[in-house]
Amino acid sequence: MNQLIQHIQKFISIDNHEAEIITSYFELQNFKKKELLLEQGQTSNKQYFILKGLVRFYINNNKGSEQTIQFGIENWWITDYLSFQYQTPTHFNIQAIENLEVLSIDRTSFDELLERIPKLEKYFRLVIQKSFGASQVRITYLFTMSAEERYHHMNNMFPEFIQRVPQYMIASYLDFSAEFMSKIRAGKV
Amino acid sequence: MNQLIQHIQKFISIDNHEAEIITSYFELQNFKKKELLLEQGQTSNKQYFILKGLVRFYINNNKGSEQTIQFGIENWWITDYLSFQYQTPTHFNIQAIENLEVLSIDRTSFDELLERIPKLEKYFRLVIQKSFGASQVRITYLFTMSAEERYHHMNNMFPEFIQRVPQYMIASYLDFSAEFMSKIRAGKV
DNA sequence: CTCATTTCTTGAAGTAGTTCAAGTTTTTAA
DNA sequence: TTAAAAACTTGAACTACTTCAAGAAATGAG
Repeated sequence: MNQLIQHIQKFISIDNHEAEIITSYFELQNFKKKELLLEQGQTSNKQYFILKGLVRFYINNNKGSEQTIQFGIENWWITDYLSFQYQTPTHFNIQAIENLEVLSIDRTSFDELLERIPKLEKYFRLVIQKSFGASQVRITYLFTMSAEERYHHMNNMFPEFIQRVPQYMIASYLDFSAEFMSKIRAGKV
Repeated sequence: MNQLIQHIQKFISIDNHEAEIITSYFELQNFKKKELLLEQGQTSNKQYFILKGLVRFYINNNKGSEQTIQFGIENWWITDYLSFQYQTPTHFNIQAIENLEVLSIDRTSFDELLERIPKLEKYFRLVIQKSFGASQVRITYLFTMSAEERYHHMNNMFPEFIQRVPQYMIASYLDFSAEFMSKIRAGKV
């Protein structure tokens, strides 16, 4: 739980009393590898802060395969913000890739917490701002690099991460097929 | 200027006094068609609220052509949030596609304004959250639809918008070539 | 109105990726 | 410790797009 407080402290400063209040709003939850935190069609009622483990945020395309839109790792927030905010059904799935430990907060508690400690608004603004920036950069990579370049780039930037995730999920995150990734790795392209 | 206040009121409520304070922090700026609001290599010192007109947010790829990452229209905020927040050089360009009227605020004033009217934190959180959600949906479209489907989808969703923007910019936003777009339109594909 | 510039179109040739199918390797669970 | 399931690899055939080059149409500035 301390982990969340520490993360918040990176963006804004809070005192012990506030930290306690914040803490009281969250619930510790565990998910087994492959369990779903959110499933297509549901309305997202929770926002998650990842303490330990790894998730993928993906969509089922029309052809029965799955495209990874995003990954989430330790100290990241994850939810479908549109579904969470506007309480509309989501198109996405969120799944644990490793056994997972998260802090969760539901929509009502979240609103309540923000009213009680308004300076958290800044924290969440900054967090989401960063995610949005990352998303724009990601689009840039998709637009300006070849499949091979995207693979090498990711490999250089996040070598440890690549180890933790099945290749076919990385491939779908980088928007090419698992087979093609295999060929890139083998230098057959 | 009223336009910004109205937009804010859609997300949070503010009184007349607050509205006046907010207003006092912004400057009305005009840009001619094709002028740059932000150029690759600069550090983004401003955040813009579009009153009238249209901008594109794009990057020069290595081959000397330009890829549109995003468009901005009336009542949208636009800036490179990462560059603006962390005061690092941007990789992007922002250019007026039509003669443009914006409200601008620089980084220092922005921080000051948020300290003076903290509830704006919520407003900006919600605005960015929406942008981030839109960005995720966009990635979904890029991943799951063919070029032709992306074109028709955009055409159905934003018919008026398509009229206002040169086709080659739409093409680059949808991640295919201008020539291919021409063929889609002609039904030659 | 008119010339210059920008935008759009067309077809032909090329290519970066996909798809399929089958086999191999690795991981998981009882 | 073994069988089943999941993940990875390979090559061959295919295709959705790109690139190039040139011309036509539309728009803009004086």
